[in-house]
Amino acid sequence: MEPLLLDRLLQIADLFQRDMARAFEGAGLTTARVHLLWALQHAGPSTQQSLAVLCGVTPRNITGLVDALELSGHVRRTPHPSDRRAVLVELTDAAVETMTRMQAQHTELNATLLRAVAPEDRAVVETGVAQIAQHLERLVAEAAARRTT
Amino acid sequence: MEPLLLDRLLQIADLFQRDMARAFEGAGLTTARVHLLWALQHAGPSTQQSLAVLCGVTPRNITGLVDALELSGHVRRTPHPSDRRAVLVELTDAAVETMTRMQAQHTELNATLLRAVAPEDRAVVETGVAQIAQHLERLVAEAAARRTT
DNA sequence: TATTGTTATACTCTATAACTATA
DNA sequence: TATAGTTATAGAGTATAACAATA
Repeated sequence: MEPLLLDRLLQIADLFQRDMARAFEGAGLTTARVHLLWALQHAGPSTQQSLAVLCGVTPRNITGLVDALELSGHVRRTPHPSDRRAVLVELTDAAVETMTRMQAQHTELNATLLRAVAPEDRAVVETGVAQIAQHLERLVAEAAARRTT
Repeated sequence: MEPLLLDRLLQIADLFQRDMARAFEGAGLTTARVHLLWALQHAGPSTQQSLAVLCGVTPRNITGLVDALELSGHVRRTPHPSDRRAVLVELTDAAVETMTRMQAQHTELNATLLRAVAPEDRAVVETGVAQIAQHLERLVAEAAARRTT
């Protein structure tokens, strides 16, 4: 019996995640921490509140992640220029370099995976997966709205 | 800038996972526990050693998951008929029913998601994603072999 | 009064290492 | 000697609730 499309999608994410965890162990990085660094790279210096929204976790959780990333030299806490309650978290120079390299590897892996598909089918697969993602996003949002009601 | 295919794949898995966690909270179930129930449903009564392999975690971890699932009434520990060191873990009747329902919902979600893609493109997307999964599986296996060397 | 971040506490998943009972 | 499962211990991610400083 062929695995379902959905199972294949989950399998890909699981493989990616485990491999990434292997690659980063030793550098003191974990999935959650890399996720935060990723958000920082795209959003620029941010308050912990906004990082909590971007990462989809509680502010308390961000405190712990930033603590760890500060210790390992990946981020820096600086005073917020206009709000003395808040801090701005930003990447260190070393982390900027790490993230740039990581982004390149990510793009390269994307290309490598796409090469597993026949050239004439690639656009269809890319579009199809994007449509599935958007559809699922809508379904989850609707389910959340129903729960609130 | 369009998100990469790889990012879409990861987004789908993340959405699915978060939604599943929401659905199961309250029933005392979590992702890891459902994963174990899933493995049990497909493999039938199993030793904790084999569950450890199926779930990709350490045997010690299985002890904890089975403890929790026994408390919540989802699984039962029974003596192994021929090896007095081992136990057989099996689903309770209630859990069999739960898993059957879950499997149906899973299949239904798969169909729903596929409906987001134009009918003439569905086969291409299914095949393409399967090819990508298999390719990634190969890449990860090679990376693991290289690490062992 | 509301918001930002932190301290306090707790639960889950995960791992390694040492130990017991059996093979 | 090797295997199945457990106890002991530890670290990481996650959450809620209460609290301080600031807006």
